[in-house]
Amino acid sequence: MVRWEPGATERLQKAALELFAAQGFDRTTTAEIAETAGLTQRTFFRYFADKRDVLFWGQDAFTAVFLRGMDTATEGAGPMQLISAALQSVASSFPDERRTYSRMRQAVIDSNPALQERERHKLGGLAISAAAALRERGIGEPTATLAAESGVTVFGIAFAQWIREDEDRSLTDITADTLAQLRALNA
Amino acid sequence: MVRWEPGATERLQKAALELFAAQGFDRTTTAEIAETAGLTQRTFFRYFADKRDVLFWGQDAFTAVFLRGMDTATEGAGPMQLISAALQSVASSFPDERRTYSRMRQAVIDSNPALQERERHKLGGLAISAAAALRERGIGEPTATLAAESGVTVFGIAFAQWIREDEDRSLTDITADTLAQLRALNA
DNA sequence: CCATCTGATGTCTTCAACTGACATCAGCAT
DNA sequence: ATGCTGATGTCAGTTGAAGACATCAGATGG
Repeated sequence: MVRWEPGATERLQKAALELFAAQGFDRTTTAEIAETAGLTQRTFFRYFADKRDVLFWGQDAFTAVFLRGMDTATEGAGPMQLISAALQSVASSFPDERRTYSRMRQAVIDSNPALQERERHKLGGLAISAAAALRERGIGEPTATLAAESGVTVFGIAFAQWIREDEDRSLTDITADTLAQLRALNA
Repeated sequence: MVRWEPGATERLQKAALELFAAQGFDRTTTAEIAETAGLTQRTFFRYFADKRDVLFWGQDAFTAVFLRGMDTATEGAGPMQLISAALQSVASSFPDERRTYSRMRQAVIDSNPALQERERHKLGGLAISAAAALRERGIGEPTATLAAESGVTVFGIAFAQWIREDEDRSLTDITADTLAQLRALNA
């Protein structure tokens, strides 16, 4: 007999997403989320730094996949080739099964400026990590940051396209296309 | 004899920046800022949507300068030429006299994650406006967003370089350099 | 010269996000 | 048994933010 139900984090995330989707982010209190998950507000704040954070958990894993992707690039690859490898790695971690969930989550984010702000912040942090990884591979500034930020921008655009209702290509394909468009833009 | 001292907005901004610099963002309350400016907390929130906003006021003017800069591009210019024109316009609106103030302000922002988040958000909003302006000029997606985000990234990098203590080139020069590096990156 | 209106501000109140200090208690190790 | 540990609860407090309403110097119009 267990004292507490396991998986508190997941229960809180699930409750939060459902409540946000049903009644909006602003009209949902942290106490309400916790109660729905069978916990108290104090526990909510032990798992998440703030109310928005419950929607952005797992950022570390995301960053790790991105950085690990750089290792798959060929020896002596240039900055954009490294970024390209990283993007393919991330894209393949979003299989089509995840699309429905991603759409629901994004709909919540799109409906609230504070959440959009946090999303930008999250992607910005990824760009900073990616730039550091490029520097470790001998790429100087400002090239490292330019490449990293470009990569993150490409991901953002491709992801937005991927979750469009009328879109059914894989994220991998869309990302490759978007990257090609970026190259064409600067030609 | 006036009932209220004029320039409430400026007084609040000045008080806020000084207090943030002296004792940190978190350890400064909105009531304290208002009191320093000879006003009340309620008035603070009439001028600024939230506590962070007091450091980011004037965003509209900034965006306007950027967008107006696109008009200076030559007829039939491509997306990156339009962005280049916009960047030159913005860069020239930061003369060297503004450097000291910009450094002080940026030091405050750099010392607090919540402020960095707001700064990203501000630049993200600029990118959205710029992409819309490009679309109005007949540029399609995803090219418009790619170009707009790239432009904003270049500005961010150039600005960060401009306020380095050991830097004395003009923002205009640094921006042109950074833009050239971006072009080289995708060649 | 008086009446009224207006807009910037103050006062009061309430709510919700967040935080620190301390209590609880099932299960594990010794 | 005894004690430790770690996830959770309880309680109290600070602060950001917003609504409702009051105030009053000066402009406006008669």
